[in-house]
Amino acid sequence: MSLSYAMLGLLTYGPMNGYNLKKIFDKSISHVWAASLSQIYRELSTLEKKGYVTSIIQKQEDGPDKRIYSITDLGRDAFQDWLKNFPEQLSFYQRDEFMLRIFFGSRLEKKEIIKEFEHFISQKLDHLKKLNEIEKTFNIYSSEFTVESAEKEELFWHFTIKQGKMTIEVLIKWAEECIKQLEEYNSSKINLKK
Amino acid sequence: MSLSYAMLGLLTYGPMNGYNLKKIFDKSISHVWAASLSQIYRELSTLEKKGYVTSIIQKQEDGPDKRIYSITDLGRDAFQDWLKNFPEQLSFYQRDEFMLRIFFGSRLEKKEIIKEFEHFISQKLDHLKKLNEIEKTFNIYSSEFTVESAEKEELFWHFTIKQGKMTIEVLIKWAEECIKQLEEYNSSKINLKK
DNA sequence: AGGATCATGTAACCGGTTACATGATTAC
DNA sequence: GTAATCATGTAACCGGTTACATGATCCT
Repeated sequence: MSLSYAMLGLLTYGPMNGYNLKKIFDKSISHVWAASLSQIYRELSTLEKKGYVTSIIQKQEDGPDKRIYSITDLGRDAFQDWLKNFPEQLSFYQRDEFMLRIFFGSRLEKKEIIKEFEHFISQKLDHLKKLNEIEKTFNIYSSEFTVESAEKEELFWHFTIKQGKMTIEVLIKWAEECIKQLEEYNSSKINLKK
Repeated sequence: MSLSYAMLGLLTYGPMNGYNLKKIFDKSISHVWAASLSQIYRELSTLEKKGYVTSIIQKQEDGPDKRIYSITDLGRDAFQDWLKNFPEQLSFYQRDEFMLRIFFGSRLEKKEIIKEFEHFISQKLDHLKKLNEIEKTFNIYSSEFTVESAEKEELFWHFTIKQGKMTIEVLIKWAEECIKQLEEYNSSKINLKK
């Protein structure tokens, strides 16, 4: 599944321990594929069983020992295979709690629904800020990893950020239009509440 | 969780059997919260254990018997409670296989990535068609259910469809911009492939 | 004759979430 | 002193997916 390929993909930049992998995840890929620490540790051990990664213990005088994982040739091949083979049907997950609430929005009073839309907008604005923060660190990471073609790499990273920004912006626009329509609807009707 | 509230919400329109509930799901709410038949049957029995629904067997001369579920007052209260209490943090799920592929897009040749973007666009266009089909059936359903305030109900249903359409449209626009940028990038560089 | 639709479920699996457990070092 | 960070895991749970099982009727 996709988590393993996300991890293998990051490990192509260089060997890493689980804890560090999680940090890289959060700063690069989490807006596209999120992962928790426990998930990462579990997945690393299954990847090792499959022979896609190997690990060595690195002792440290200051702080606890690290288990450093490196991607193997087999892992590299598996990653490249996944990347080459575009799925006939992209798995997309239509499960959105907020939209479900809106579907049943007529059961709430107008004031309350508008408040929900406003909450929605503020959460989307928060999300936008997070995306901007991720974007700022991109240039740092591409230099840290000393990627061969950092420029090209960054182009694609920016594509994913752009996608996030554009969808958030359109969702905010949508919510604002909904609020406007609700207000118009109310003024044209004498009584909305049943 | 949300599935149970989606089901309770639909059962407020009237008693239904599992099979029929699934059909209503697909024609109304699936773009917002999808569910499979086995999930629905499982969830119906847990809702019954909780006392949120009751069931009776309806015998039929033609075809198999039906187990008709009705929402109880307890179920109605649970649904209304869920609707009233807006979650502090909306659970949203950032896991998108396509975007993960794009994140690692530099590892593919330009031609292949552009093909992926084009596949993406065609899948989004298919999705748009499905949304339009769902929208068409809305007026049929609101009359079938003899909803008290069908007009208001439909307003919110259209909000959810609008959201789907707007996000799909912006994603297509995004993909087209990405393709354009990739082509421009190539013409400004002598050699893209490493 | 064969596929779609109606109808109800069970079981196994898989992956994401949450809680638990431990313990050192560093920064305020 | 205490909160944050570094560091590695395990276990239980929860919900979504897939496969399996059964059988009638309806339409082509």
